[in-house]
Amino acid sequence: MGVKDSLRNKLLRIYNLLLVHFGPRGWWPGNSPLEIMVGAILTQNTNWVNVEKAIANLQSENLLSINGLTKVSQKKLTSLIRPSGYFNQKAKKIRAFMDFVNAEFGGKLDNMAGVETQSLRGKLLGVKGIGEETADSILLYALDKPVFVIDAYTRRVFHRLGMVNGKDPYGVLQGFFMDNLPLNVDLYNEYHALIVHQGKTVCQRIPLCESCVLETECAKRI
DNA sequence: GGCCAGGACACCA
DNA sequence: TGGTGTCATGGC
Repeated sequence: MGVKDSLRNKLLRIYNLLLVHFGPRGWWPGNSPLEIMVGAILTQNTNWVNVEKAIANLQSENLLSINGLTKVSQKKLTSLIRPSGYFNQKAKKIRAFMDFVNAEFGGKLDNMAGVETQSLRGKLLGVKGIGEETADSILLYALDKPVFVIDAYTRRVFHRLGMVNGKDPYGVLQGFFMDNLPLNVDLYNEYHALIVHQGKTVCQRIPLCESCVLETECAKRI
């Protein structure tokens, strides 16, 4: 068995450990592609509970649509998403994203879904306020594109496992997973969701080994 | 009352 | 390209 095969097997073993222990996470929590996209922006460096409040505010005003978010005033948008934090920044980001959807795809997400993945990724990264993680979350969770999402939990958990350097650039981390795992939307979806859940709930000490990836008796967070 | 949460970006050397 | 400051609410 080659090095690559063993790495692939190790990644799949960890995935199965997490999946069996926690069960499917049912990501992304959201009822429509647009809601997922907006949620991806609102959750930047923010607790998801706060994001849910902001989304509920938008829904209560019937504004969770391309048209609604395009026409709503900056002031009102800012006040509605206030619970998610960074509300001034995020209101601009949502506005910039709507401008992008309208200009590039005639305001229709269906047109967006038809674009080749890497080309679309490049376009998304050109929108102010959308970085690599947000772009990939949109691609994977809203548009069913096979891209592996890297976030702070992924860095920490796999650094503790001794499998990656947590300081490596985003693309290096993403390559580590995508070069060693089959290109599969459902796998990437569930794996990332499980990593986040693991990071939130499980022992955060170093080192973390495969056999204790599910331990809960440890309070120390690195 | 401090710390952290499913980041991104401007600015600096 | 790498480090640092900024943005900000809400739960614990």
